[in-house]
Amino acid sequence: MTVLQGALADRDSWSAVGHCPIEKTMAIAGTKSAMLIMREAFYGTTRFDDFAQRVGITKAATSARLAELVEAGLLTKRPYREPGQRSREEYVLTDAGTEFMPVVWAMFEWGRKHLDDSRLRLTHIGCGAEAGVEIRCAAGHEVPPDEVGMRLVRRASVRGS
Amino acid sequence: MTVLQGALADRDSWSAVGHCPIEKTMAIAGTKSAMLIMREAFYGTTRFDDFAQRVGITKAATSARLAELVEAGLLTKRPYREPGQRSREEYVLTDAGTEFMPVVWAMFEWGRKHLDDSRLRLTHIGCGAEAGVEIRCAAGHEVPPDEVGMRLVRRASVRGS
DNA sequence: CAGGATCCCTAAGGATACTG
DNA sequence: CAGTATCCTTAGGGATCCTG
Repeated sequence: MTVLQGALADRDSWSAVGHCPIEKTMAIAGTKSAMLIMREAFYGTTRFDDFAQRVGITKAATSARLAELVEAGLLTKRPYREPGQRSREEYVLTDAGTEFMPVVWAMFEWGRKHLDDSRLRLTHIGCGAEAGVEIRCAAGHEVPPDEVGMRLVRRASVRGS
Repeated sequence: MTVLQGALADRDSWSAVGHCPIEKTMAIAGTKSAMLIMREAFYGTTRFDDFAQRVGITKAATSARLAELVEAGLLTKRPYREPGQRSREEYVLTDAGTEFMPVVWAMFEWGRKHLDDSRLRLTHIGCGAEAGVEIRCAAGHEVPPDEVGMRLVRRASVRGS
C-alpha cells in the first residue's frame, strides 16, 4: 500500500473522509449513455436527434442525460436557427466538458486493447501520429502505473489545469 | 467534426458499426461501485470486508462487483492463509486491471479540478513531483484536447500496450 | 472473515404515442 | 426537429439475517 503517501498512509482515517472526486465524477457522468453522449459531443454531434440515434437510446433517455450534463456544466445549450425554421437548441462541449475527454479516451484505449480488435486509433491531428493516454509528472517523467502515488498537500498547489 | 478523420468522416456509416470500445468498457466497470473498487485495489486493498467498508456498499454488492471484475480479468482471486485460520481469498489487480487505472486517474483529476477542492494529488513516487493525465503522440508531442482525433487504421498497428 | 439469501427501493432506460 | 408523457422491465444496491 505504498501508493498512499504521508498522512494518507493511515488508510482508515482517510477512508472516513468519504468525499472522493472519483465518486462525484461517476455520479455526474457514470452511466453508459452519459459517457457515449460525451463521446458523441467530442465527435462533433450537437443535435438532439443525432445524439439519440448515434448513442442508440430513446429520446426520453437522451433528454434526461443531456439535461444532467448541461446542469453539471459539461455541455451547454446554444440556440441556433436554420433558414425558414424556428430557433432550436444545440449541445456543445464546455471547457469543463473538453477537460473531461481524457476519461473517455482512457476508456477507449483500455477497451481497444483489452476487449476489441478495433482498428480505431487516437491520433494527434497536428502531426498525424498515433496518440495515447499517459501519466506524466511535473518533472517531465512518464510515470508507469506502479509509480503513481497519492498524496495530501497542505493547500491548493500551483499545478492547476 | 474534424476529429473524425479519413473514412470516419462519413459519420453515419461509421455509426452503424456500433461496437465501440467505450461502450464495452462501461459495460464492465461502468458502475460507481466497480470504479471505487478499482480505486481501492489500486490503494492496496485486497480483503473482501475492506472493499465493502471502504467503498461503502453492502457485502452483497461487494460480492457481485468483485465477481464481475474477476470475470472481466481486472482482478484476480488469490488464496491466502493467516496463521491458525482457514484459507481465504484476496483480490489483486491483474495487468489488465493496472492498465485500467488511467481511467480512474482521469476521473480523479477531473473531479478534483471541477467538483472538489480536495488536497489530494497524484504524484510520481520516484521523484515526488505532482503528476497528471496527458495525451501524447508517438512523435512525442503533448496533444491538447482539441488536437486529438480518431482515425481508422488498415490493420492492427505497432503501437500496442 | 467471507460470503449467500431474501426482500425491497430507486434509477436507467426501452417502447410507444403525442406536441410545438 | 426537439422534445414530453406514460407504462414497463431490469440492474444496482440498501437492510437484515444466516452460514462456513
